[in-house]
Amino acid sequence: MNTPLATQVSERLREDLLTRSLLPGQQIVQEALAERYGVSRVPLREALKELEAEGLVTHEPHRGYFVTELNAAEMAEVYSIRALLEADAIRRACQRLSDADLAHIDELRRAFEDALLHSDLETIASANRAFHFAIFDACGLPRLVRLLRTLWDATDAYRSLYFQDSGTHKHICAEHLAHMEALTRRDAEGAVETQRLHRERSVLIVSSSLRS
Amino acid sequence: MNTPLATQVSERLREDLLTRSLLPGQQIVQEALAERYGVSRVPLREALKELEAEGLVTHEPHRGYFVTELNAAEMAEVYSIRALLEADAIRRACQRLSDADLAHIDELRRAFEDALLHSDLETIASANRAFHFAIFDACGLPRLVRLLRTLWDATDAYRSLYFQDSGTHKHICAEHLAHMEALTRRDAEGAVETQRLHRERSVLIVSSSLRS
DNA sequence: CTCGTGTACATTGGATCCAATCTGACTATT
DNA sequence: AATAGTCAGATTGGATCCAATGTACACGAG
Repeated sequence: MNTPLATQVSERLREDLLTRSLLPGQQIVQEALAERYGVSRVPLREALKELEAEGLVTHEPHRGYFVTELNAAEMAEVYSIRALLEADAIRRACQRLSDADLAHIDELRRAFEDALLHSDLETIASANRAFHFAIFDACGLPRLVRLLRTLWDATDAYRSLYFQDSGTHKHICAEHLAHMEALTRRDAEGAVETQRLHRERSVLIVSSSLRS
Repeated sequence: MNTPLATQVSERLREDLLTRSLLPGQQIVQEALAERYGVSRVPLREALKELEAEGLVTHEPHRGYFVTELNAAEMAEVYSIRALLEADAIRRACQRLSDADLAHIDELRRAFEDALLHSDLETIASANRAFHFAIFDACGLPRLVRLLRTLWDATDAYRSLYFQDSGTHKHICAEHLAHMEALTRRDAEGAVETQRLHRERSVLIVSSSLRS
């Protein structure tokens, strides 16, 4: 493999956080996890430092790394920063979307609907990301997109059940469709609003999982 | 010392980036830098991974770390994200500022003016940060403040000359004072506007340094 | 002279080993 | 019985060592 182990490990870690193989609050015992991943502790520690900088894990000197645990206030904070940045990204994207972009995005939207019916949670979550980030990407500001990605990551561990309840599937698809239509009309404020509604529904579900 | 070397090294790195001991574009040769800092390569590498996640350095597999070099577009991007987040932070801060907070902030404002007259560039830059971040801190959203800090860091290497030209000192002080007054009136929109003016002046000066 | 090939060197990536620190249980003293 | 102190085990932090990769320069073919 050409990519460094530290990089692979950080991806694997993100995955394990998303799928709740590593639970919020849990300590990460380096030796044990390194063995599970089949690497030494050095690349694992580099990966952990990276995730720490993104707020996914927390480090306490001489005590170790812990999976970051969000309380309701912190969860609300992440979502309110998302609100700001996503609104801006969408406004800019609307100015720049080509017809080809729109076709591509709609493709991803349909792929997501398909995944919702046939696939496992991880695939669904990643199809959902692909759809939303194809839109964000069109804003042309790579740093902004990167920030959004880390903000999404931060709540991923709590979002797994969002796609579990099949009762919400219909809502999600309808919201995606409305969003798509606003984008097609290049209606920036409309798209900001559809995204807001979509996000608010998800925050409701996700933050209900905090109490459990 | 109780704090891990990796932490100390990452602070030292930030400092060296700010003071242009390490120049944008330059390769970071790990062995050489580790020796300069009097540590081994392991904690240095962890520190570099942290700064990489914040966008301060760039990593190319098997080639090494390089100090991130911003072009005009990337610089503009950082500042436009700052514009969004700072406006939000200030609006929230205005709602929550106590009289004690204001007194403290004004103290820092005067400390900055003092530094401007008597101190070296690094001290001035840090006094300036202390003033602005005392305001941001009052918004009560720690993650938002942390994001702002990394955004400020990202352009620090280019901002050193901002405080060098003593012709701008008068402007800076006047802008700080206007900002302070808006905050004292709890005039959120006024404070957002004074901060905007202040930022726009700095972006002018900083981006002129890109061509040099 | 230009372009490709090969080889030596410099540098990064990763594993192992040792030192420093924390945790928790056990003992002793009040 | 409660608290302080001590010691052993577990875990993290850091240094050294070796392997893998990339780079630059010399050499030879076209």
